[in-house]
Amino acid sequence: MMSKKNGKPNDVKQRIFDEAIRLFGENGYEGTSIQSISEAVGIRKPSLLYHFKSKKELREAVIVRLISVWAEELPRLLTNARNGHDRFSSTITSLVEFFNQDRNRARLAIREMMDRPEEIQAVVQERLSPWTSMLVEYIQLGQDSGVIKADVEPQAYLAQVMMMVIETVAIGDVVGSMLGVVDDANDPMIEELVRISRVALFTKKPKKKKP
Amino acid sequence: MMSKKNGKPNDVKQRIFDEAIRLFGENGYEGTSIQSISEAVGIRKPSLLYHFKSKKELREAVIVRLISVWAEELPRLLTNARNGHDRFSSTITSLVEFFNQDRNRARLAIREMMDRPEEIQAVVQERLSPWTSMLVEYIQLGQDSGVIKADVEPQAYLAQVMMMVIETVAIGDVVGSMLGVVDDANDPMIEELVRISRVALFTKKPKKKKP
DNA sequence: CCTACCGATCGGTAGG
DNA sequence: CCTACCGATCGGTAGG
Repeated sequence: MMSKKNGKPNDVKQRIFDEAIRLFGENGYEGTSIQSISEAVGIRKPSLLYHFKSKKELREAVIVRLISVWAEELPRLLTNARNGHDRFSSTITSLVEFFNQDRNRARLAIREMMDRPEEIQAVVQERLSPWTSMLVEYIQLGQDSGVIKADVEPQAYLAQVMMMVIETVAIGDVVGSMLGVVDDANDPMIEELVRISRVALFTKKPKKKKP
Repeated sequence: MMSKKNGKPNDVKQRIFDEAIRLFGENGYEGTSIQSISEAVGIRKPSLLYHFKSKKELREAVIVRLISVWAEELPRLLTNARNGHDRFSSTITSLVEFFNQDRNRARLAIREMMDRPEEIQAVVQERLSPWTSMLVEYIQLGQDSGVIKADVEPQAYLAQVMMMVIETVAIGDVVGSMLGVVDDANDPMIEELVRISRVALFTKKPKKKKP
């Protein structure tokens, strides 16, 4: 059953994943040939097709892998969030920084949501729904206790913030410089994202650390 | 100099534009063959290549056309905005509805911002900069007079709102239903977008019409 | 994991 | 605006 003989396990398969996420994110699925992925890995095309029977199968495996990485990282980020104002901005910042580690994750997510909405919806709901429903409940509890605005629509709020985060990483610099943001590692975009998200959620302003 | 003999002018060229925007938006540039655009128009491939020397030239013309349509529509929408709270939400709603007329406009814009950032930046700055700088000044004036929050970063704020609008039209239903928004013509997403944008901008809440 | 090879489709041209 | 045609590249298979 050990599909590999011995020694290095599925090292090649992992490298195919990495390069596929990168290239699909940069150039899109249709804009990326399995030939180019193979070259990036350093193998021939038929060798790639031994690991993934078809380009379509690679695409689906890449989506699952992409969402799985989030599913592993999200809990760590979110446990910091259950503490009201102060940790809120740091959590959103961490979320942005997580995507910023590899911009192509965000780009690929956007592309797949446009091109294969049902597939990515299914994977997200399967692997991320515990965390999203936890966040919804967190907001509802905050509304009951009065720290979160009563007119927040929890699901729609989270969806809008999520889109802002992904979008800021994927095309924030482009939209930003269209509107004259100084960019330079688009910090102003992230700061404004945090400010908008916070003021739209909480009833009071957080205490400022240093003016 | 009249490039067409007589009778019907560039009716075919316009139809090529329309189908190209639609198909590029739906399937992306790499995912759309000029063959498929020709078929949608009802002509043969070489006939399309008479109007646009290459697929790349068609792409560039489509971008210019896309931004030009916004440049024509934006003034009408924005003249309603110079009136404070009440017209603010109706303006954002109109903006969303404008994109909603043809969802592929938003999708194409996102794709091109990912794939050809410099090109779309140049076209936007050339044709839209009067309106964007007007909006920036409008926010700054509001900050001086105290109706707009002092800690708003005008350019970054506009960039975030613009991204939310485009994103809500392009993939709002997908992200929304991931998080359990009831969707059904994703009205809740638009309402939350308006609420977030408003509360993040103004110092006071608008008067409510009907509770 | 490779070489060799396949039919289909791609963007584009010749020439009318 | 069309027919006819081109080389290049695509995803994928045979067979080892």
